[in-house]
Amino acid sequence: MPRPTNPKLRRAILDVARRVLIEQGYPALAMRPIAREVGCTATSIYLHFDSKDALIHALIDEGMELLGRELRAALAAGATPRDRLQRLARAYLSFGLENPEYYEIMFMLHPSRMERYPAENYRRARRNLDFFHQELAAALGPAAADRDLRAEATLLWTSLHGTVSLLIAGRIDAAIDRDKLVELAVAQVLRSLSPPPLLPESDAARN
Amino acid sequence: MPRPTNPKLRRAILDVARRVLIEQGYPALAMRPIAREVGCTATSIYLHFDSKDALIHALIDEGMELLGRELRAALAAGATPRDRLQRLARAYLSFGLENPEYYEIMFMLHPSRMERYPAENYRRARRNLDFFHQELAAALGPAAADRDLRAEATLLWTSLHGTVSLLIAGRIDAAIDRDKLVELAVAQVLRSLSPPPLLPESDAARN
Amino acid sequence: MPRPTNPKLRRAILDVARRVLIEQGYPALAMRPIAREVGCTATSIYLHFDSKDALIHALIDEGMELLGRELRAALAAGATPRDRLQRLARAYLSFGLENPEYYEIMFMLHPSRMERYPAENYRRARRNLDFFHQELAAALGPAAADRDLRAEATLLWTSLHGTVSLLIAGRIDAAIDRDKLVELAVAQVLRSLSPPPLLPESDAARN
Amino acid sequence: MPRPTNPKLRRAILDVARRVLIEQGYPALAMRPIAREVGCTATSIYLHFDSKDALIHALIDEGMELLGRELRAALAAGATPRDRLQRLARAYLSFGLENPEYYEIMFMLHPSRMERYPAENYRRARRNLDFFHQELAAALGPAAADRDLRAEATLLWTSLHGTVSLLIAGRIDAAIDRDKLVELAVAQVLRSLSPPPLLPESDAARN
DNA sequence: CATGAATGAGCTTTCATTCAT
DNA sequence: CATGAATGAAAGCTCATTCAT
Repeated sequence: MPRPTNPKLRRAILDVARRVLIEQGYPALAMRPIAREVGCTATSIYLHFDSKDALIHALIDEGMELLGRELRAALAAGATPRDRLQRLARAYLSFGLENPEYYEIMFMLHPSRMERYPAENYRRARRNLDFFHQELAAALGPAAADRDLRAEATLLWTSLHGTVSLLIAGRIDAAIDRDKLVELAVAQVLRSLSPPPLLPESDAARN
Repeated sequence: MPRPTNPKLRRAILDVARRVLIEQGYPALAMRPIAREVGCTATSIYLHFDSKDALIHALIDEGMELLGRELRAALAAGATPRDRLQRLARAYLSFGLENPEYYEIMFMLHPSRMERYPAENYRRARRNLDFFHQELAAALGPAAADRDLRAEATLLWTSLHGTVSLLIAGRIDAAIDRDKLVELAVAQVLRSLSPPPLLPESDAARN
Repeated sequence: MPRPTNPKLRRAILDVARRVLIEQGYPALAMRPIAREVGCTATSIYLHFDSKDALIHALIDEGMELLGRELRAALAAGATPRDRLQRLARAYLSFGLENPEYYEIMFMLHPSRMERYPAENYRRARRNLDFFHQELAAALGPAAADRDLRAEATLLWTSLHGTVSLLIAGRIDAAIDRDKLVELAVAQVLRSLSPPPLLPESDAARN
Repeated sequence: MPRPTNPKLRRAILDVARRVLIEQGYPALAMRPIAREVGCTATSIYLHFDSKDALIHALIDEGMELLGRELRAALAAGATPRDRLQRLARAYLSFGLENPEYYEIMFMLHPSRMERYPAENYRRARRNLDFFHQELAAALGPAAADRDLRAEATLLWTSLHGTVSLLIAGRIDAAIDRDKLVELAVAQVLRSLSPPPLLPESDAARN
């Protein structure tokens, strides 16, 4: 389904859609308002995107690639595995906070919208998260032997995601300094390099 | 304006609304589909709730109270601060995973819909998070002196939230064991009791 | 259809309905808002009135009777036919301006609402206008011989109605003094006692 | 936001709306019934009018312009101020009786619906009434010196309005000949050129 | 490559009214 | 004498989408 057409209009549509999304939320992400802001007709959008879902998916793709770029840049700048891990975390947080529109559509959309997201894109997108796994392994070295690094890397990601998404959603108490929270989140990632804590006994009895 | 009315119908409406929300997402949370499933007319819903927003707020309130109950139970069961902290984390994760409909509506709805959530309820809801602060302080004791516990407690919460929300949304790779991830999330909370890691020098140079 | 029931509630309903009518207009004259203000249920209104139309008709009847009372009082106070005519006009204007809710529902409602107004009430209501005819005849005496007094009396009424209704509707330029306009309207009624003007010739040629 | 679009449909909508208004009253002036009669969907109406109010305002504008045209034609045809005044009155009455749908929407709609009528249009509309003032002044000449012509011109208008509106509303006794009433109304306007009557003494004592 | 016109389904909400209690 | 619960219809309006041009 090659769809070259006027690339400028395509860009404009994507940009407006992103802005509307963050400013007014998903329910307001309607074709006609987008068209009005872009300065074309709603019909024109359909020349560039098969459907509203396709438009959203294009935004997701763009966002994933942008994130990938930034994570790779972080990797390249790091001297040691530990340094790279820290940079990865910081880059992830920065990306989310500086591109909330992308972030929201990439990671905060309801699954009912994601179901239609082509599986192949999905897989490609997930690759971004492998960086965490890879650097965690490198940083731990032989100490990684008896740890489930895939799960640990996932945890790093989900933790960062929680911080980003709640900050974006404005759910964090205004008394909390955003930069401070970011620093703590980065530190938490580095903490995961030290050996896991012993769970209290009460826990062993549980479940 | 009497508002108690038939409590069974009220319950049914809330239950269906919760289910629709998780199954089909917010945009599908419409009055008529809910009514159809409940087996009443859309008009009847308005006998029990002033508006769609009021219905959603009622769900949030219910969820917040349920969460509060579970967190308090966890606290009560813990022997030491460290134990209580670990139980709090586990209870939070369990609540989210076992009540995804509540969790989604409580913490994952777009803020544009949340603005009208009455400020007072909001404050009451946030109190649930104070437990983390309180137990963190108790567990650290004098070591808490030069740490920003409010921010650290918030980080605990956001990290747990990230794990819960991505699990709920089905965004976690199927190869990752859900229980394993939960255990790691709990362990991460306990790790926050140890002294913070030294950030690599590369960081000091940054911005 | 005797409908005694609680007369206090009946009164309250009528009073609130009247107020709502003038404050928010006919489209807002809904049963439930009335009930809410009265402090009863919508159902209760139906114990006192068969329908919304019946409620409106009751208001019209009340208004007509009130108007009749005031016109009769004006008549009684007048010494001469000319004086009585002038008092009638003034009383009519005063009634409308002081009871805009009644006036609006009596004379400004769309005919589609009036169709259902029982014919008998209608006739009774119209009797109020006979006063104008009667006093006009008395004031003119023998001079009335070759004039169509029924039509002239009707004109007096329609002219007064125009002034009242536009004042009530707020359609009169704010720069026009309300009292001045009323005085002019009264004077216009008295002017109708003098012989009719000769129409310019151009008129004879018309149509 | 291009708005010319298919002008035939626009016309058809306006025409049907006008007819529905007079036949069934304002509450029946709903988008879907109009659409049904026009033979399009309710949505299509929104291609031509921003809202129901905008549709109504368009009708008012049309009516005001039509009235203006007819009043200006009357003025042009009159030889003397007195003649012109008489023609103005007759033209006003004719307009109302021949275009009851326009007249009703222009002057008989409840103010609560009128508030949103753009102020600028409103002012423009009111200019139609200046013709009465202007010709009254011309006809009276120096005799106008100690009279409030603005108020008197307003009274002419309100009186004519009363006659038109009650005739339109079918509130006039069937025994009254419509043409006769119109002639009397015109005559009443001319009578206003003679000096004002002395009010009876009883009036001086009043209030 | 783009538009204007149109559609049908759906939205939240309010309406007048009824009926068993 | 009055209520709570419910209903079906309809309101104004917006949605994603299509199609002829």
